[in-house]
Amino acid sequence: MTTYLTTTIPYVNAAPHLGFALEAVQADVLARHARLRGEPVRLLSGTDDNSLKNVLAADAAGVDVATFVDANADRFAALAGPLSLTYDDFIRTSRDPRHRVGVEALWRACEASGDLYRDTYEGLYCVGGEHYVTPDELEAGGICPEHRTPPQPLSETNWFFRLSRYAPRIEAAIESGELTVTPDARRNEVLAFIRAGLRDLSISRSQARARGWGIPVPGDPGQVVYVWWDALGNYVTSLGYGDPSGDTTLLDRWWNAADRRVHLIGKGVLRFHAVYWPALLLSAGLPLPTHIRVHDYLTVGGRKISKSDGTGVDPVALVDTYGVDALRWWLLRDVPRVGDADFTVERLEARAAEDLAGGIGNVVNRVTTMVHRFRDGVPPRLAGDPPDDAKELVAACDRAAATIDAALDDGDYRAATAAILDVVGAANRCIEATAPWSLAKAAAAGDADAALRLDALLAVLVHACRVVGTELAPLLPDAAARVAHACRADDVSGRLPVPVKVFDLPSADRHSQPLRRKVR
RNA sequence: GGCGGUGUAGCUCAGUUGGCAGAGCAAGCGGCUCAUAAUCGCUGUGUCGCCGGUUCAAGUCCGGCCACCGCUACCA
Repeated sequence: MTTYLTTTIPYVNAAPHLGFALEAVQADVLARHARLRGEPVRLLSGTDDNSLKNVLAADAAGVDVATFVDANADRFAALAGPLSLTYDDFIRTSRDPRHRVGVEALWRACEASGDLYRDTYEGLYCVGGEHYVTPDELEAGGICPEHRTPPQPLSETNWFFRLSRYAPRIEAAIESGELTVTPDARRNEVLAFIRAGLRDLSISRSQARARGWGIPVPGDPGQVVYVWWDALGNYVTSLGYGDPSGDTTLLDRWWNAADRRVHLIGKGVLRFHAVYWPALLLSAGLPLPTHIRVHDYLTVGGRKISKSDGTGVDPVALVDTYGVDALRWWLLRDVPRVGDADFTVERLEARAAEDLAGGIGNVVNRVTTMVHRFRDGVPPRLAGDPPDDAKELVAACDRAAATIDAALDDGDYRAATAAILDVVGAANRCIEATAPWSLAKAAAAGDADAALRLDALLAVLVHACRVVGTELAPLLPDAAARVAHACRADDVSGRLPVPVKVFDLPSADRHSQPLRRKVR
């Protein structure tokens, strides 16, 4: 099962905020999970450099556009470090030499299909959203409801794309599941949009309106390619679509012949990905994406994230304070499949304290400590069947991988985290039920049966910790590595490392109250 | 206005094909001592938004309504 996986490419008018971190982490989890299972996967991210919003932000900052865009794009790319993201590729639409030639090739392909024509459009244009709006879409005061800015009247001769021509094929693809849009609510939303009738799309802007920033239209240098048309192309230009050398190796493997072409997107850009992009691909003669997975938005303390009014949260700062594991865990554990999720540091702290320190970390520590105290650090091997009172734990271990496979296949990150906690809970209950310390005393007093039983239990418990270390890896790669290390016997001595805390909560030391409890 | 989603314990949420209402956290009590003042057990709470219908049985199906959210359209 070959999978091509992409994040959206955010525009870079400001530093990255927590909302993009959500998408990036989800994508990374899927990519790491595929790699863990031995399946070929390629994860792409990047930046949308050519947005007019970038130009305006650069103006506001009094900085040259290219310099401004470079600086912010670097910050998005650099998110990979603190968030432990494993991009296989990262494309920037202004700088990357692959992109411009690819977009030009896409343009010519659509032109060759007879789908491009010139026309004059008059209307209101929202700079914030890079799209035309109709007067009735506006809120009181005449501002765009999503982007909080007044649109500008505009009359311009542009290039148009025959979007209407592809409506039936796109609708059919979504209905049949050839193109799966999830969750269902989003699928319905797209279908309703298509059935309402699609108008042809303006896909160029005058150089003046674009402020000279962007990719010129092939054969018409007075026009710049519409930024969405440009941006969507990144999913194939990064694979070398339109490469002058004619090398289609990457494109064939990861797009044309891939089993799954998966886009992760936020709810605000659904129509671009589920309608415009498929239409572009059909016109250019390329296969459609197979999956579009839509996540909702994060709010912070009950307020919509906005870079401009200061409610954005810096994911790098959160990692600095709480560590990458705590942040990834919150994003995966506390964000529901459907509906916006509200972020607060209190919830992040609570989850880290309960699930990570008190759950995963504690159980690994207690098991490895027992191995050291009762068996000199050498984990026993399991001879024969596990004890009856360890059956629940063994079962939890056995089903963990399949549960996580199904959960991630369904985009249900919470269910994946729950599978990990199932193993942890079963291990804790097994320990309570069997009281290995009592067995150790009996064994020390000469009870041979107790010694054998202790061996068997410790073997199962260490196995459970190893399962946690393995299955946690896609979710929390850093923590999983520490868990795996704690459970790995030294080649020479056969002993586990001396137990150390798997999770050290830095914030615990900074508060007068013990951190370990809970959302108030 | 149309389409869709959400509305379940104080909080965050699960509830696939209808079968005696669930988890975690919070609160109370108890146990254990291997562990990061961790962990395990027990305990209570809910008009499952409202009204009506189908059914032996509905959170789960049907009809209507209310609230919030999303997409979309503004007609006679």
